[in-house]
Amino acid sequence: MVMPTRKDTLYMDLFQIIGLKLKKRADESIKELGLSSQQGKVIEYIYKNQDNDIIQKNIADRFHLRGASVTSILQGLEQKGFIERKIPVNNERQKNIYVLPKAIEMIEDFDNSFQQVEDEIVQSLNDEEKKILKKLLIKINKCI
Amino acid sequence: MVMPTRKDTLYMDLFQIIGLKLKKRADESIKELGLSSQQGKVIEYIYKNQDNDIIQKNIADRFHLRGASVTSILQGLEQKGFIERKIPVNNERQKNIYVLPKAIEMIEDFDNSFQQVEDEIVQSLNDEEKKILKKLLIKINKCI
DNA sequence: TATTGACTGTTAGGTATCTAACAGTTAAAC
DNA sequence: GTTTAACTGTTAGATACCTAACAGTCAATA
Repeated sequence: MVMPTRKDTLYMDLFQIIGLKLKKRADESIKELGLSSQQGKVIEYIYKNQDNDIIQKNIADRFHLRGASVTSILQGLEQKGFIERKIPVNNERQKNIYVLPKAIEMIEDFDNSFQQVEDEIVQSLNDEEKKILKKLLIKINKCI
Repeated sequence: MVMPTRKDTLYMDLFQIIGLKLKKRADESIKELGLSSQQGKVIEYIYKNQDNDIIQKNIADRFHLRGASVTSILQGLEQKGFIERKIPVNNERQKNIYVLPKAIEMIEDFDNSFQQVEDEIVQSLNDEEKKILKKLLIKINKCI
């Protein structure tokens, strides 16, 4: 008896579907603030690093995005008055990013909303399973 | 001593980043065929179910997408001559989807490309870890 | 110092996803 | 039988991602 060649993409499918569901949940959870989850995450990141003179490149690295994608996201946030971008005197290639007061007011809400989604992800797992999942995800993220 | 409130989204971040990396890898692996990974996955699904009179709703359910997203993907594939859509005689609300020969020729290539990405995901895990990961991902996907 | 290559960011054009509003069809309820 | 509700799909407009081509700046080096 010949074993059939395996032709499935179970892990890929699960990661894709879980990622999509999480994005929908996170979007839903901060919709009332008039922002998407990605916009919220970026604002949060900028705020937490506001003393480090962060530039767009840092955001690209943190979120594993291309420079063009970061430009697009930040242009949207700037038009809506949530952030501002300034070219620093020491390097005219770069742009430093700053969160404006209008956005800072909402950050506490972001945190709580995101935390809820975070908790829902692993709500069905026990402590041991959570620990193992974390270990495996970190390992996979390092190796791909 | 007061424990600080936990404020992180490790699982959410890992799922998002791993998902993004996988999408990039899958896109890269079938780029030479002039298609995106999503287009490939949809063509593959339609082909494997070509005897089941599948409609757009089935694709939305399988990939956890909204109807509008499916419309957009299929319009693109139809314009490029990879699929055709026909309104069945028994239900004028629906559209049955069929893969055209031009696309069928490439399906073997899709499968191999996707299988490579699939294998890379868990290449750093041993058999026991793969088994556990599969179990945990399935459980999470069910519960969210 | 002049050139070259690396770095940072932008634009243009494409795919993929969403929500909201809508159109037509079918089925259920009355 | 009519009306109403559910179903299937489309459009419009938005965000989010990509690649490729480009523009300007900086740094190394020759």
